[in-house]
Amino acid sequence: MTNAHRRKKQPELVRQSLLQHAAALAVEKGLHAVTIQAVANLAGVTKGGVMHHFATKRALLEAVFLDIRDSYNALLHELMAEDPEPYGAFTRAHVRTVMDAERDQDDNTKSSLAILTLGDAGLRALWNEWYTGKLAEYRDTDGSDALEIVRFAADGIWLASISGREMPNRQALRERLLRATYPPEHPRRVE
Amino acid sequence: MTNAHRRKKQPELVRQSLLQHAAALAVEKGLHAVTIQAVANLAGVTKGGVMHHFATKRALLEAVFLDIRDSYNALLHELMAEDPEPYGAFTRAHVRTVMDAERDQDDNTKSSLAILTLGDAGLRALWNEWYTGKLAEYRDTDGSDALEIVRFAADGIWLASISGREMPNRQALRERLLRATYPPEHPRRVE
DNA sequence: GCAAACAAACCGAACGATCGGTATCTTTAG
DNA sequence: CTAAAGATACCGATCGTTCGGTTTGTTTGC
Repeated sequence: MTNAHRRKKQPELVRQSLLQHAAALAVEKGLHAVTIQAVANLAGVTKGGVMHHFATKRALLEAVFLDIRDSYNALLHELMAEDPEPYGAFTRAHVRTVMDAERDQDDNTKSSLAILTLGDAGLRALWNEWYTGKLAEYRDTDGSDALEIVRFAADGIWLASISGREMPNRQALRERLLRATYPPEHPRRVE
Repeated sequence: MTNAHRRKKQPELVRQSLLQHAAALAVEKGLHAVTIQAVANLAGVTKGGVMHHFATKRALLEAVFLDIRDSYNALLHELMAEDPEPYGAFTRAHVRTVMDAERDQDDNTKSSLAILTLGDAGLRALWNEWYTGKLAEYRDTDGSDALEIVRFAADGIWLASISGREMPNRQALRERLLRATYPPEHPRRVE
């Protein structure tokens, strides 16, 4: 069936391919569809090949999760670095990462993160741990209740998007949320 | 193993027990743990007994979903009926159903609804259909972007609660959200 | 510089467990 | 007596995991 014997060995490429296809499967067909066999088929590898890279299925899922989490983290820092206003910068970056789909072609990242965390209790705990840490880090600039509500609203929109709900006023909501992240006494114009 | 033969037959009670335990299982151990055998064990019945009430597993899940959806709907209407202010009444009721845990002892209802809809694409579609209908029904009083954001924020809080995130300022967030559901020119005091 | 020795990457078959579903039988209620 | 309620046994499919073997790549000894 597969003939990876003939091709040049590129273990790192195979590994990335496994992660990517596992994430895509989770988004498109649900977490239950993420079977080792299915991932192996998509990556052009056999089941044994998958088990070589990831000793267990949980290890595969965790790797997918960590990969996505790190890329999300990087994007967050990038957006915060471009932001001249300290107040609410973390919340603004959060809103943007959630609501800007054109940033990368694969908006799978955000979706699969939700699918994974909501479907697996262990990953859920990992995510909460990370997010709590992030929040503590930016408590000084993003610790207010108002900003927390903005982040929660972004999460809600995120959830609705994943669920397939239509949102014709998405752009308006985005601008409204971003505007709410600036200090009331110094309102900004949101691009 | 089970001896339901000996006990008085109460099929309706068994049915309710099956629905309840299925929902509880989904919340506590995830959707993958909701197996017919597991539900049967919790309800003190065998697999055959479950299959008598629900011809298929999907039928069981759908029944759980519909049951929860209807009770949620009833609670929503009850709250709206008590509300003298028409503007934002739907959004207020939504916020209250999401954030008041003491209303019923089983806050499983809301959680399992999320677990089910997020884990099953079919139920997801059912939920969106219902919610879109609800929203259209109250478009006149709850159609603004501001109110939609409030509802999304409530959903985000809901999601965070399910994920096990701690929220010491939950009460403050609740009051803030409720206050935001009243027309700006007629602010109210929120109990 | 070249082949032996070793390690990494991957295959492919098989296993044990579990799950949804079916068929059949027994018990209870009316 | 009859039909609903439930038990019991079993089937086929699938899934995660294991494992021995094969291919490819790298290092080492001479």
